[in-house]
Amino acid sequence: MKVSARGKYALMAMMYLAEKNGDGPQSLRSVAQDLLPEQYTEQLLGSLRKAGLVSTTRGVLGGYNLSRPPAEISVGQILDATEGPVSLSSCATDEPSCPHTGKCRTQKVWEYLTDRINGLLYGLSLQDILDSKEME
Amino acid sequence: MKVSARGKYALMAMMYLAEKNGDGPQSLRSVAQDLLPEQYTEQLLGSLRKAGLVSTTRGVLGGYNLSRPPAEISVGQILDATEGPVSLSSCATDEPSCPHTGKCRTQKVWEYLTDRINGLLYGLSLQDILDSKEME
DNA sequence: TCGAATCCCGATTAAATCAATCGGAATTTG
DNA sequence: CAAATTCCGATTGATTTAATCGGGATTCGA
Repeated sequence: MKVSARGKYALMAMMYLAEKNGDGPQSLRSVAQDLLPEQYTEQLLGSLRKAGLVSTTRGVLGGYNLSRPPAEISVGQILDATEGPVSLSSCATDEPSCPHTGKCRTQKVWEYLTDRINGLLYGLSLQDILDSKEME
Repeated sequence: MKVSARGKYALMAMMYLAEKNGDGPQSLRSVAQDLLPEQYTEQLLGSLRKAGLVSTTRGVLGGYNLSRPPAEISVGQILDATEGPVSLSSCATDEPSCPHTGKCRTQKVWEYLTDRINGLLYGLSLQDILDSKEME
C-alpha cells in the first residue's frame, strides 16, 4: 500500500499553490520549479482542475490557483483526483460463492479499513498542513 | 492507494488458516480451493513463512499452519510480508534543497499518515476478524 | 495584428510492477 | 520406491506508471 509519485507530486504542487494563495495565477513553471517534471505536473494540474480543486487563467499572465481556501481542500480530495479513489476492497475474486466461509469476511475488513483511511485523508486539509497542526 | 491482489489473497489464505487453526496442516490445495490461483498462493505462503507468520510441514500429509494464535497475527504483518511495508513517504524527489519552502512539508504529512495507517493495520488481528469485532 | 507566454490535451513511449505459470528439486509418508 | 506434498528460481504477459512529444487554443501587450 503506497502513494504513487502522482499523488506526491500533486500534494507538493497543491501546497505550493496554498502558500501562494491570493498572489494571483502561478505559472506551471513556478509550480514545478526544479522539483517536479514540468510536463507531468501539467497533466496532474489538469486532473486537479477537472476535479474542481484548482482554477486556471490562460494567456500570457495565466497560471494556476486554488479554487477554494486551503482549509476546504483535503489530502483525500487531491489523491482521489490524481490517483483515483482509495480502494482496498472488493473480494479478490468475483466468485459469488466463497467456499471458505460462505461469506467472504475479508470483504468487510477492506471496507472497514478503507473507511478509516478515507477519514484520515479527508480530515486533513491544506490549511492544517500549512499550520502544521494535527501532525506532531 | 490500494491493496494489490497479493495482499487480498494473502489475507484470505490467512483467514482460512485461522479458521482451521488447530486442525493440523492444511494443504495448498485446500487453502487455495477454487478461490485463489494455486501456484500464486504458493508464492504468497512462501513469503508468509519467511516472515514467520505460517509454519509448514513437508511431505505427504504436509501443509500450512499459522505459526501463532490468530490474536497475535495482524493484517499489518500480513501486508508487510506480502506487499512490502506501507510507505507513503519520502519526498517525491531526492533534492536536498526544496525551493518550495526550504523544507519539504509534504514529507511530514506522509510520515504522519503512514503512522496512522500502520496503527490501524497492526491493531487489527485475525482473531478480531474471526470475532467480527471492531468492524461494525 | 502579431508574437510571446501561457494553458490544454490526446498520443506515445519506456520502464517498472504485478499476476501468474512453468519446471523441476527436496521432503515425508506408507 | 511411489505418491503427495512443499519449495523455489526463472520466465512470461499484461497492466500501470512516469514521463515526453507535438501541436492546438487563449490572452496580453507592443
